[in-house]
Amino acid sequence: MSTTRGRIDKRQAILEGAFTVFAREGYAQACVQAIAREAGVAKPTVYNHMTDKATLFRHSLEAAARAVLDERIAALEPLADPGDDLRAALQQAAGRLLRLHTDGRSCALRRLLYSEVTHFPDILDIVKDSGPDRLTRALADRLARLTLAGRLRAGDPDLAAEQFLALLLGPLEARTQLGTRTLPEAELDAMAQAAVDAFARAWDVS
Amino acid sequence: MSTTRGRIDKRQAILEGAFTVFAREGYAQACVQAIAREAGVAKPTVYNHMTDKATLFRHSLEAAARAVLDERIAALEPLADPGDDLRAALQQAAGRLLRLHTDGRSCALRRLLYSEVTHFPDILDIVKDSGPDRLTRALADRLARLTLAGRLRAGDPDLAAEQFLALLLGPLEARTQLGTRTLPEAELDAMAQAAVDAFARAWDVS
Amino acid sequence: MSTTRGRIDKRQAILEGAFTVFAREGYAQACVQAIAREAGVAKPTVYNHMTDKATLFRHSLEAAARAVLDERIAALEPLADPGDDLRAALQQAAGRLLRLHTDGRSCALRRLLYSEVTHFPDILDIVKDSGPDRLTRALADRLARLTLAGRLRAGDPDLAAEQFLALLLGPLEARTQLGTRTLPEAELDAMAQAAVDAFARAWDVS
Amino acid sequence: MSTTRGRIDKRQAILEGAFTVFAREGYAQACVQAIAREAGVAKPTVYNHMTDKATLFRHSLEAAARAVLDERIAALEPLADPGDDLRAALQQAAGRLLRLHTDGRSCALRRLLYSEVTHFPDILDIVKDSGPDRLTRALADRLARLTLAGRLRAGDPDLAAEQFLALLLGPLEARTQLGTRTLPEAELDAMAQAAVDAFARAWDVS
DNA sequence: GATGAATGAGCGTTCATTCAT
DNA sequence: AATGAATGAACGCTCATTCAT
Repeated sequence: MSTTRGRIDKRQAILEGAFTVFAREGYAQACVQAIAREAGVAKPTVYNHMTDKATLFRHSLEAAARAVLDERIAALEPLADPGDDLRAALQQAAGRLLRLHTDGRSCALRRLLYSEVTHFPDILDIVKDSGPDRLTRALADRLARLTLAGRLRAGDPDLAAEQFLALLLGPLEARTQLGTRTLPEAELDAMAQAAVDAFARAWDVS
Repeated sequence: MSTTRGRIDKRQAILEGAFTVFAREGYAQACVQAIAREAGVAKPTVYNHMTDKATLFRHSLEAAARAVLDERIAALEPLADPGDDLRAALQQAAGRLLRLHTDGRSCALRRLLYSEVTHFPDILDIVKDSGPDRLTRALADRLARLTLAGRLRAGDPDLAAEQFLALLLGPLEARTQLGTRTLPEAELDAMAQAAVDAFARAWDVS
Repeated sequence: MSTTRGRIDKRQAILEGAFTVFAREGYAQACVQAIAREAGVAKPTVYNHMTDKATLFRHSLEAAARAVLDERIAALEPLADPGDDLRAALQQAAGRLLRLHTDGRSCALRRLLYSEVTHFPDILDIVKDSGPDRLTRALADRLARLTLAGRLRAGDPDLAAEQFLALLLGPLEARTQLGTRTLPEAELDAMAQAAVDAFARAWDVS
Repeated sequence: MSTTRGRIDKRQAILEGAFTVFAREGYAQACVQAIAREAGVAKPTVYNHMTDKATLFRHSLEAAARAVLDERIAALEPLADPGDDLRAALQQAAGRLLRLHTDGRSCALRRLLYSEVTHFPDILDIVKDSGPDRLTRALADRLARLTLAGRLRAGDPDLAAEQFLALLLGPLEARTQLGTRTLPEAELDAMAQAAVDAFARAWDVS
């Protein structure tokens, strides 16, 4: 059993090391040597677990994306049972999402997706299956229920979700300078508030 | 004079070829050989004009960014003199911006900025000087005038501009799959409409 | 163990191949490709053992210099116990030194030292630690003892050693045309004799 | 006429620039671009005057060698009419030769000859025609006359010249560290004295 | 005759990948 | 299963040399 554990641990270490190095250097610049060093194994060991540098890249992206998504979905929790003050719940979820979105790993993931999407068209599945799309769907689900409950103006909940996220995350790109700067907490809160305000006006949140 | 023209032409050809290849391959994968071939010159000729692969990258980005920005600023023209129907003017500008934003060169530029911003921190100047920031400022200028004219709810025009662009462009990322898919015209128009609607509600456009 | 041997052998082969090629082509003209071929390995293997072309150069020089010096010191042996006929012992040592000094490897080493001393100032250590300086000191030691034994005119043994070597080796440069020509045995013997004669006169050898 | 002058001047500038750069960098490392810059002309101008980098090298060596030799021959002047004190005359010539031999241009020339003699076998002619050999012959001429005048022990004047120069210049190599260090005046004088002393003993100078 | 511009060929170095152990 | 060692293939960059002006 310890063997199996060890093997799994090593695989995990390789995937994490790979993501770390890919995030730092980019796909092409990252060298397998460095990944192996980061993971604390020898270079051929990497090849024993993954056939290719490309495969290694795909698997490490997938693992990171899964982790990131889980956190984002969890951030929507306040909307499951918003209580009387819907705006407060939106505000809370918005704050959490903003923080997750400006997190280092999240930014690195986004950067990698953008830069390699043309060389690895299949990583689009990551975006669709476990990326922003699913977040939008999950949010749309919440908003649909709230619409039915009369707390939102009637309308397409997919559109509502899309606009909520756009208002919230759209300004991030410019403010964080493509994810290279971290924002002060106060600014993050102000951004969440502004997004929720606009959303509330546009969708008659009550 | 023809000499000078020839030199300028060659420099231009190199910059364009460089952008083409960088856009297709990314910085690290792009090989100078290929850039030279694309520009129709020999490899050392590239080095006669640019000292470095890195310098070549920076200059080609800058040229592309300038071209892209000029078009975007021009797209705001309808807002200069909106006439009676402000929503129509917004709609028109929105449609143009959306089309510019989904243009191949524009997407490639955004991809390159995202992927290399960590290796070339100075390309942030491009974003600030000639990128989205300046578009937001230009739009804010227009909206400020409109606010003074009483056509918009009183409020921070910078915020209004930010939110307009967020509502308009935010959904693009998911819908174009990080810029790899082109959208049908109808969908673009619908997106513009939805963004303008939401903006109008949130800012009492009249 | 065979592994270790193999690695050591390969390192040795690389150093020897490097000296051969450097000696033939000079530092700048020598290409690592050729060195690898000469050593019977692939080019990257060279870089697995030595970080640099420069490092490779230094190490190959050092190895060659050590080998050359060992032989030269050994050539002084006849002076350790010269017996009755000191001139004969000097003559014998002189002959040996002359032959070592006109040896191909020795000439190549001298050429390389001269040509690259300005680019690699640290190779002066080779000259001082294992080159002519140490030969002079070793010879001075012998002559000091002989002086004490009254077989030489009293005087500075360092100067005596310096002059002995100068008389012996000085004429070589011109006669071998900077080390490119080999001299007939008879001429070598005559040179040794002439040097010993002059030295004997100048220092009252008995 | 000014044209012709200008052309000659330019040729001269190129040759001098070439020697300067070759001396600094060595043949292979020296790039024609740098030589042109040093000479204050454009690169193709160099090729208008010399067909080749190799030809350029040969001609620049030749010019430098001629200049160096002229000075050395002139240094023997004191021996033309030594007066009563032959040792003083020898001493004077020795001092001058030593200074010329440790001069920067002289060292550079020697370095270049050593390093490129295998690639350019024909530069040996420089050594023979205008180099040390001719100095030895010129000195032998002087010593022959002195021998006839009974101021030296009877013997082969060629050998005497060879030994005088060997005693004088042989120690230089070690002391100047292959020509990279300059020696203090006092040390130069001491070396001249030591060489003359030894020569005087060996050849019964009176 | 002098020059700015262009190029073919080559070199040092790196790296993904594979063997032998 | 894990590793040290080796390699084939590229790539960035330089340079001697040549045209066209």
